[in-house]
Amino acid sequence: MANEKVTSNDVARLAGVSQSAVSRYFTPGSSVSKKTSEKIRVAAEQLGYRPNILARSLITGRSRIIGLVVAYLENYFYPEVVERLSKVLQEQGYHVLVFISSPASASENVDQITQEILDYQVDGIVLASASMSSELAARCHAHGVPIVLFNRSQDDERLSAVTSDNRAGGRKLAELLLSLGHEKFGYIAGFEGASTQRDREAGFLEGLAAAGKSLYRRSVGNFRYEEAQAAARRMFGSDDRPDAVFVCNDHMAFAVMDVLRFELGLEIPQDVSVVGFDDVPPARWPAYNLTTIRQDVDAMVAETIRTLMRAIDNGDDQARRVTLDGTLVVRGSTRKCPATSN
Amino acid sequence: MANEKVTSNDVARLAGVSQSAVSRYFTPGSSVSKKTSEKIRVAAEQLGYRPNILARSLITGRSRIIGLVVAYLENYFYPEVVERLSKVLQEQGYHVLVFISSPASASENVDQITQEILDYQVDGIVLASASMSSELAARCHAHGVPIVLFNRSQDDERLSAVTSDNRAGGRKLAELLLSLGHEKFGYIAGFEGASTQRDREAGFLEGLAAAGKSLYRRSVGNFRYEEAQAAARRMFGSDDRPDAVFVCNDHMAFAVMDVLRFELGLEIPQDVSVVGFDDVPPARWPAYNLTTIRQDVDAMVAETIRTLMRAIDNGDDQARRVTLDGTLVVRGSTRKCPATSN
DNA sequence: CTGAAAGCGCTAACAC
DNA sequence: GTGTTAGCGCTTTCAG
Repeated sequence: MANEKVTSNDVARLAGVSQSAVSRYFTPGSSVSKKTSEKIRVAAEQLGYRPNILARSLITGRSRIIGLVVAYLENYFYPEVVERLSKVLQEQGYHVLVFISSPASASENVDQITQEILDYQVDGIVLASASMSSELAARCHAHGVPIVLFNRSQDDERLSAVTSDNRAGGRKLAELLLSLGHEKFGYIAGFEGASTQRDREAGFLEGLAAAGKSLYRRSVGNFRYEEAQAAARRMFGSDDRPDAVFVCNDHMAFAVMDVLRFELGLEIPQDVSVVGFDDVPPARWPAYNLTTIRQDVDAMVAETIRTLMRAIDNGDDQARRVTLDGTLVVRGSTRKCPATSN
Repeated sequence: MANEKVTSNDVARLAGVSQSAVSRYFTPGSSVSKKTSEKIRVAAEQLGYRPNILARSLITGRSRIIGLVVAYLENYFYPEVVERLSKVLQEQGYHVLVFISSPASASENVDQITQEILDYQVDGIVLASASMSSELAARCHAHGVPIVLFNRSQDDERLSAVTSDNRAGGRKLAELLLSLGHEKFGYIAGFEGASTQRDREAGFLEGLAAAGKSLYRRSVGNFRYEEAQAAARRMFGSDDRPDAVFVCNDHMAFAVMDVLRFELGLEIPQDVSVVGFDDVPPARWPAYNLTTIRQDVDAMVAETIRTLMRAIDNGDDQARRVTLDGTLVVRGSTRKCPATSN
């Protein structure tokens, strides 16, 4: 087997034309006569020829590869992102090269990984996990490789970022819980270094403060299922517990609900209202039926790609910071109406 | 900005050595003197030089890219696969280029996608969804690109495949349900074209047959949450219902459990025992606590990579079909003991 | 519209 | 060890 590589030269020879004619035939904008086209088409088909993208990239300087850095595929928000992002890019002739960054070794790891990505001459980078050092961001910039932060932002204003309005989301959740007549509020935090964690909490506190309330209990779950379970045990283990809890994302909220119901024998929402953030698929499964803020993955992906393409096609150098609205989705994990009539 | 490309030539010039010396310095096996190395190291660092993998690929014929075709990221078995596969390959200096194939347009789509993959000069392909046409398989073979089918097999014996022993798994589940004293067995099928569906069902029926039993009800869920819900409604809507059901994968089993409990008011396992297949993370969450067959993702990934590397490094041409054992994991969705004493 | 020629950034013989 | 010389498969001037 292995007829191995068929090159444009082979096709040219068979078609009786020059190699550059073949190249033109496979280059969208180029002009080739009908006659030549036909000869090339036939020869190419016969040989099963397809242009070598890598060789093309070498000369055009465009690889049509987008690097994606992601860490927590166990949080079901991200599989959706990978799927949508790949799919939409695919339709535009791009493809996604995946890089998994261990959540453990934070930014050092990301820097190394980003370096590897750069080695592949990617046309752009989407950072869906962790943050990167400023030096590396600068280097990407120097290489002319646009970066967009997905679902996280960073202080560095020169980096493009697409996020939901996490702060507004946190506030909406506070307002909902307040309107339901809750009094003692718990908050289970994600990884403290994450902007999503910071903003969601800030919004929540802000919302409470506006009603003259504040947090009753706080615990950290670091975005992990097991740690969130532990946090829930600490927070709800004694009788003196919150009557409502905002868990920083749905993934952890499931863990919290499981502990409340199956370990502590509490009823949701009768004993405790639980709210999350993201609206991943299990949130609408009856077993959880979780009130949450929906992040519009499709819109976020669309904005990410728009940002990327603007930079790639027009060399648009400016950072673009897009914040999308999140929708409050009220389900059964929160009380139906205020305890005291409204 | 944009100092753009720094080439090995630039480094060579700055270091006062030849360009090939620089190339050697960055090629693991090559020999460069300490002195030269040092000069190159300094110059490269100063310029921020890194070898262009694409240019290297052009000449070595190795891209260090593995194409991964996947469709159902909503089935949480696959995110685990993407993560593990990417991670382990990454450690070996390879990276994963993702291709999403719409589950809708089956094999035609896969063929087109595989063609695109080939254009990237990948060193290997992992097909974690759908099957491919024999012609295309032949073409990959011709190009010397190894393919491995992940979690599915195909009649074509020339294709490598890594699967769990789905048949044995189905049988184990039948035996468990029989040992628990169940009498009326339901089966909710996945997509009928899938080998996993076929083998799991065959094993289950085989296990029932060995005890002189057969299926009481059967319905199709096509591996989708919503369709599985509908299947459950059909199967359990009337009083004349099974007392145990095997759902072809965990993802659908969650849908079935949700319908049984929250729509039909049935108790699991008192009224019905439910078993699934895969052991995805939510299966062990207390809300589901699902008895299932664990597919060992790590082992499957390891075998996949072994198969790939054997073909890439040694040009090993032979198909390798690996079948791994699945472990029965008994949890709370099945009765604790037989109704009639054992 | 077409072919000849140059060269993208790199590796791999080949002599020295 | 090290530099020189050819290309890898392709796009892109440049003449014609």
